[in-house]
Amino acid sequence: MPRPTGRVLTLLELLQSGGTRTVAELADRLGVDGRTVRRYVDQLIDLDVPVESVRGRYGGYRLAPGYRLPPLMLSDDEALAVLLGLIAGRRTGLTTDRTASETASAKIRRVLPRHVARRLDTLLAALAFTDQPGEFDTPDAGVLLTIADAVRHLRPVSIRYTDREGRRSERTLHPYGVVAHAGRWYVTGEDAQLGEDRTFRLDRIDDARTLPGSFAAPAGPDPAQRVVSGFATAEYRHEVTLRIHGTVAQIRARLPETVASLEEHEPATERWRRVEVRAERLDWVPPVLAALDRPFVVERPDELRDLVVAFADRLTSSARGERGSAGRP
Amino acid sequence: MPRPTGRVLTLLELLQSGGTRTVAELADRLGVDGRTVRRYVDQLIDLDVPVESVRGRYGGYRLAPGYRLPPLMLSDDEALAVLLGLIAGRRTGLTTDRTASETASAKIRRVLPRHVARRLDTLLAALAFTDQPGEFDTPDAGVLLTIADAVRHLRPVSIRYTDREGRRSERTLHPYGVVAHAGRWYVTGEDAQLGEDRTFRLDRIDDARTLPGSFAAPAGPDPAQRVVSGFATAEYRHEVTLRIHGTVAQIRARLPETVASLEEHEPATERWRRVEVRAERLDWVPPVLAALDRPFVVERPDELRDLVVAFADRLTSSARGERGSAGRP
DNA sequence: AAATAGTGGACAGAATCGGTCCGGTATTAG
DNA sequence: CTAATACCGGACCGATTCTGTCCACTATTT
Repeated sequence: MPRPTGRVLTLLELLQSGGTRTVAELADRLGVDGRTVRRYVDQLIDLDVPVESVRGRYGGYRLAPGYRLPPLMLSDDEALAVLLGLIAGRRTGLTTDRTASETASAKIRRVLPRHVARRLDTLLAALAFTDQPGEFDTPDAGVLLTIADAVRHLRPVSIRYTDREGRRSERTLHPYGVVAHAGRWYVTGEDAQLGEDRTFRLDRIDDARTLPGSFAAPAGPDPAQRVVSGFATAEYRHEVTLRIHGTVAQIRARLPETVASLEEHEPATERWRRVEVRAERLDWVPPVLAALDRPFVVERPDELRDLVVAFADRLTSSARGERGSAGRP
Repeated sequence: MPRPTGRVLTLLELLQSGGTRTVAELADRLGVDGRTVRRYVDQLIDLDVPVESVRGRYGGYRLAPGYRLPPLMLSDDEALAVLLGLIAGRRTGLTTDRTASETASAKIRRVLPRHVARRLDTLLAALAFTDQPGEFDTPDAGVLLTIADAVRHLRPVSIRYTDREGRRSERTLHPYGVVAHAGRWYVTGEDAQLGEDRTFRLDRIDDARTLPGSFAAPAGPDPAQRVVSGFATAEYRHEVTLRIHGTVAQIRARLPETVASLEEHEPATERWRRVEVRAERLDWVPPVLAALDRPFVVERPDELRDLVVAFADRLTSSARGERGSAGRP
């Protein structure tokens, strides 16, 4: 029998896992009097948890949309579904805010009970995305969370950093933003000691902790993006240019932001759009194009045209039951 | 200046959003003494929140994996990413437990602040999944959550049900399981008054509430599945039989449980597997098969072979730049 | 009209809370 | 090896909060 704090939290959990519940039932489950349950409800409301009451017969308490999100109590299975979903979202490009997806993932992963973590690992191992483009290494959860939090609340952080030559240093940073680029995560911001903008690779940061106080929001349009734009002229083996007929959503479903850039004018109408893809390898492109199931034109490279034709031939052979030529190269 | 409950929750939030934090910092943020912070930490530990301490210089408190999942405090953006992820997971078939995915989604949706809900709706509307197979209607959040919770904890529920003829009735049910089938959600269980197994459509249940007490777990292998197997001989237009070479995960990535049944022996090895798909239409099958990028054989129907060949021809034409024949039918 | 359910004030004893003080232990830098 | 940094947790005690009880009131549904 926990303290009041615990009981209030248990009440929240009960409300979250069901529809409408009567005071009597809640009181029974919590082992307190009905009057106390009502007092707990008042407390939850004070905490901005949107508890709604329904009076009269078939009445009770239930949760409703509110002003801010209350703490969520998920079961193991639900947490697993959420993590898999976040991965799926990143892979399909449905996710619009990569950082939010990563931080959410990190928050859950960090407290995931071991037996659930094991299930997750098994599933992921079995997946073995050998043929998916643009899978990113996830950075250290603690560092990412601390810095993402600092960015949001404009708080300075102290980081321990190891540079390319293996030199360790401790710096105070005013972080502007966190960006994923080419499979790596970076934080950009002002080095408070040097007084100039710098970019650090997250995987080179051993430890990060927020410092008291806060800094002024940087002026100008999205400095994080500005700093990272230095990467824009990256070195990829293949530069693919396509024209695809469809809506932005249709195209993004298979070619997420991390791999393709796309004209996004009139996103909801079907029209021809120029799509540019940078890739180390081309072999994953034909199946993705096929899955799109939209009319397309390969502008370059010619090599890709041949790959698509070869891929289509394999499909035809399979369909005709010519098993000998059905295997992959 | 909230009550202790609120402060404990704030502490949890602080721990969840960052790496290691010292007592001093936490005390400062919470506006209480350091000793009190330590007492709060004790409380969190009592609540099964796995707070870990690191002693010595650079020490502090942080979260660690524990035995059960603590309440999660997500930001708006993170909640949005999670919901989109859950949808993506369902669409791609990465999700293994559909019910968990739905209940997680319902839990979040129900408390989602309106301004976030609006963002979500906008995104979803823009998506307009015209060409995806097997999109399910989501049932009423309250009813689904209540019943899923009752299934897990073996609690009887009282439901208000409207049957096919529009007759309303109130029943006491011992729910065995929740199943999604052919675009609808069902709960199966024993009707406590009648003493026999019944299946109810979730969308026909107006209200559900858990009753005190609990019932004995039903004997025998997965009664939910057994009852639903009555649906097995459903009336679909096309029965597709394929053989696909690959691991279960590879195949499930494009052919989720909701559309295909699959031999799951030796799931992690690449081998030929029989895959059965039931569908109203066949036109979505070729792109899905192509996206799989695995060797396959179409056993039946012959019509599908022709469709795949036609699809491959379209691909080839596109690749060769013959725009005239590149359009969809 | 009856039954079901939430609302909220008042009261008093019990329990909790939170600040202060303090001697202890673990870890790391130098 | 030592100093500095942090966590650890017992003891004490006044102030505050919590909880159960009792009760009259309102809203809904059948």
